[in-house]
Amino acid sequence: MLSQKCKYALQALMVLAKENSDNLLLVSEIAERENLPKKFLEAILLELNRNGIVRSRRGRGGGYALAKPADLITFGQVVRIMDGALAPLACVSVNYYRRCDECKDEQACEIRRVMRRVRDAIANELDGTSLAKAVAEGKAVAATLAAASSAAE
Amino acid sequence: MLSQKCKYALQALMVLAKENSDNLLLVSEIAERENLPKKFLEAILLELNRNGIVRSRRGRGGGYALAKPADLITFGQVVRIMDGALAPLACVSVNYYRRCDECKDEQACEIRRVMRRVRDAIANELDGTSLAKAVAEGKAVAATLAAASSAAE
DNA sequence: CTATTCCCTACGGAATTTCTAGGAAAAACA
DNA sequence: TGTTTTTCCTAGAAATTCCGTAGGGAATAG
Repeated sequence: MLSQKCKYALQALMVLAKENSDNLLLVSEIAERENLPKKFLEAILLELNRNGIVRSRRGRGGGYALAKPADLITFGQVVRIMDGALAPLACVSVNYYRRCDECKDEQACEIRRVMRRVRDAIANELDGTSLAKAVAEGKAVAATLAAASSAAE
Repeated sequence: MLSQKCKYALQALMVLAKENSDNLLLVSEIAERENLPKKFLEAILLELNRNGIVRSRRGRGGGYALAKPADLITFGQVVRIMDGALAPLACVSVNYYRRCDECKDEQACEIRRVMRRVRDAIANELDGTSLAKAVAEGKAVAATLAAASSAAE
């Protein structure tokens, strides 16, 4: 399960991804649009800033925008920054590998083999989906829904 | 990430799956073999018992065994019992669905669509893998490793 | 009737998660 | 210059969850 923090991060990023990239949005604006706790969101955006996902400017006229094009930011990157490993067990994580304390022979562990496949499946989806792709999908679905409802009239 | 509890459960079940199914194993035996905290494992097996995954007998000659054939127990079942939802977000869970508090329009949520695919990928792996399958895979790998090392001599 | 083994409840400590408070630093503007 | 706006930063409060352990009850075998 993703943390709230991670979910909020993704929500905020989707808002920014839909915006013109040189238009800065205020934390309070994003928080209001998405119904998120403002102070918490502030901390989240700060962390995303430190990790090069968003950029910011202070003072009047300041705010946040994506630090790079929306098709270069994947869900996988964001989840890893916020929550750490994608893998269901640390011992099958690629980026956050850690040995199991009680495991005697890692290579012989059947659970590990299964979870490795799960990790790959997760990583495949999350690393294969950029913010831009998610936005595009959303638009496509909205369009077909609109077409279906107008056809029904 | 799976909890320790869930991992321990899977470890214990793999031990039982490799055993003759009418041979009961003691909690302490399983704990020792797998290096698990005994009291905690006791609680875990109890829970698996209540959920029909293992069966038990008390007193001298007692212990635990699988409650059904190892090919009818999937990783998905076990994880759901121990940790709840497989899904990365409750709002895309099939068995533990829960609405997001702050979400305005679930159908329009792009994050949800992405996470739905992730959930399906996870469920596909975990529900598609039984204890029996994991045991078989383990044997197959061990065999090819043994063949490779003997060929190298 | 004694030893063994699982069953059950309760709880304690640690870690994590989810926020919030309060103010410093930068930037814009008057 | 100084006032306002906005992000940056640290600290920590409150709640929850996680990881076990203690201690004894109930069934079973011999």
